[in-house]
Amino acid sequence: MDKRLHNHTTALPLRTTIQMIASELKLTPATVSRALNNHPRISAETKQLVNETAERLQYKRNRIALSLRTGKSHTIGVILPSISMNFFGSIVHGIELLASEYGYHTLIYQSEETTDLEIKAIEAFMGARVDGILASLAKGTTDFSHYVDLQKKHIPLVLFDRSNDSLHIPSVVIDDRKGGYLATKHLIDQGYRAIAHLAGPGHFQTFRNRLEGYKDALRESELPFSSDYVFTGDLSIASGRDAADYFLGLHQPPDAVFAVEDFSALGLVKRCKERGIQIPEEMGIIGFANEGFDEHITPTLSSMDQQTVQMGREAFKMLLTLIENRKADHHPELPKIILDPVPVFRESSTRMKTNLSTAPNHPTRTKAVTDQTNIHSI
Amino acid sequence: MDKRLHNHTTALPLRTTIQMIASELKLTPATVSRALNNHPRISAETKQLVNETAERLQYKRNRIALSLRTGKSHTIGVILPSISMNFFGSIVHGIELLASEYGYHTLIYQSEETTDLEIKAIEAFMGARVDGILASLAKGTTDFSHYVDLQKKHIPLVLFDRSNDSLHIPSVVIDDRKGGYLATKHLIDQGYRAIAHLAGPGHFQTFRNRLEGYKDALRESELPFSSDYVFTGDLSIASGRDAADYFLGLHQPPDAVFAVEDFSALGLVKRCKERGIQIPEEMGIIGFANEGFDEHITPTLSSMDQQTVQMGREAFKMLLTLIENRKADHHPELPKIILDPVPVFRESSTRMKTNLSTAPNHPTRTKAVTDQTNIHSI
DNA sequence: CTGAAAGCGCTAACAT
DNA sequence: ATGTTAGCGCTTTCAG
Repeated sequence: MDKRLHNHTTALPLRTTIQMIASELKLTPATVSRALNNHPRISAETKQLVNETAERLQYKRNRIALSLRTGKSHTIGVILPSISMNFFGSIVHGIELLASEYGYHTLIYQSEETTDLEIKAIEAFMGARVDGILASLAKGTTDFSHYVDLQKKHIPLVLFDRSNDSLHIPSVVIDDRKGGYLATKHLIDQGYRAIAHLAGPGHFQTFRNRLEGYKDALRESELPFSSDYVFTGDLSIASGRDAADYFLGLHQPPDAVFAVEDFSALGLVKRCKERGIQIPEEMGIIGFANEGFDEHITPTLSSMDQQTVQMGREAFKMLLTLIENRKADHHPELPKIILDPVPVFRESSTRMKTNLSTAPNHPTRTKAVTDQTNIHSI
Repeated sequence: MDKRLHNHTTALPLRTTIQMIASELKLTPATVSRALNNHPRISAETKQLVNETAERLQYKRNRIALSLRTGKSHTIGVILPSISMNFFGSIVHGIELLASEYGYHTLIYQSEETTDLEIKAIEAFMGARVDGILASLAKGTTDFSHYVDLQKKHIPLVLFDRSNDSLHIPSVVIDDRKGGYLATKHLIDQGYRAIAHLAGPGHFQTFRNRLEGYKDALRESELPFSSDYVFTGDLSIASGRDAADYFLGLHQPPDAVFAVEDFSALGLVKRCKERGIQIPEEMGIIGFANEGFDEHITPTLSSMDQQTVQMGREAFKMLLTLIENRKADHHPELPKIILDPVPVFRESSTRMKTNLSTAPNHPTRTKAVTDQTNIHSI
């Protein structure tokens, strides 16, 4: 009562509470609360009055008190390998778009591809009493017990992009097998016949599925599959370089490579250029992810767009459903959404001029096709 | 008392509270709290006991209750234009590194370069009762009243990278003038004599300073300054293309351009290549920011590294100081940290072979030099 | 239609 | 060294 009665008319250092606006209007906090929440049994004039003074006093509902009272933090936690991978940054964007629309806050932690930081993130989220968690597995993670523990505690959890079917955790992924198939099929259509695959770590469903898609396409076109044509990398530029050296050192080097993601593909491109191999003439290359640099390098890199923004949206939607149905824990079926990848063919894989865009100077990223993607629930 | 007495030994759906571990040990919540916080006047054995059962019951301190009680949310808000700009992603990383070390959570909002979303972010932060805010100005922002309001309310606020001196808000920036000077000086050293500048929006101190640095270097070498050689863009690839067309259309086209940041520079590079201009032979180009794509395009793009991770760290440190000294509001002086940018010379500006790296195949990003940067407080 | 009272989980005086 | 009490700001029975 003694400290700050002098209103300098500019300074307003006390954050205004429901109490304040109640006493200002000679009402009860309860009434003010109800008015603010548009409770049916509150007179229109009271609501009017309350809202006006709330506005005037710049009242902002204290989410902390709200959370303590209701037991819902209206905050979700997001774990992703690295925010500086354009791909994940874009998914985050999709998540946040919907989240803020639904009044949710988003806590983001980067695992930097390590299990250790995943665990730290989860602990932070538990302390923050997040209502649910979205996660994309770190590539260093092989022991998933920290995620299984979340399931046991009935914390809503949805995996996106990098998932693992054996975990039986709800997930939003793209159809990697189809993506692998489409990418490989494209190379075949472009006249390549000795097509290799630069694969990713085998403990990811994601990368195994892309490999399967690759095989599907070969089989369909009756091209032989050879394990010599599969090099397993670790999703880095360096391993792309290594793969290039390996493939070019073979007795019968391939004339095209489908790389499991764009950084590997970039390594391939760089090493091929260094060794004087012409792309796409002597070597066709296609990646996966549609990273930001794809359209800026020379030659521009073909890739498979993973519908990142939509993936983020779908992941949040699924999580929200889990959060809302938490009490009714009758697991009806394992929710799983599979998005279709969208091919983005650029120079690195296009040696048939007829297929080139008519305006090669301005290769635009495929973004508008979002609505065409199929969503099938399993 | 009726709902969940059946422990399925696996499921543990009730989040354990201080109360629970108190009754388990026949102690008071207060004592448990003290023990957990390592209060001096608590017996060692009690602490031991409490910590053990806390561990066993997987107790996690409820930050929400803590925040309500103490009035400190231990959360900061971060506003940045776009998380998918590698540059900002990297700063966020620096912020989070220190923040999590100090037990702070980080709420991130993207302004997408609009004032509107900046305001939304601030409102969200006020609701979340963040202890302080870090922000980098959106390029669309010319009215800064929402930030000034924060100052009036004594909400700790630190601007990073994109600041504005006239606002008198604490900030962490790099020495843009020096950066502009070094970039231009480098072009001069490489033998370029007709050096143009692709500038950024004039309402940013940041970009005006880079322009000043450009002028400094010209003056030092007694090269004439001409406003014809300054093209003002909007930090986009498109404006880089426009600039290229403008410069090449001049009576006496420049033989080099210092671009205010890398996306503009990329546009320049692309358009020059399309028009058959040889880089770096006929046209030297250097950008600013050291974006991720710089070392992947052809030719690789010279740039000025902005010490992003360190900038993030410094910004958080400064904010923390403000938060801790909030009550003692004797503004001693306006805190301001100016980091030195680090030149990263690559192919796009290097036409004197002697200056080329000895291992051009593996151009590494300059990262280890962090410790050499000067920090001077004003 | 509004008021009174309790309580979410925690900490910090103020006891003892 | 530990217990008692009160309260952070809000919502929500239960009463009028």
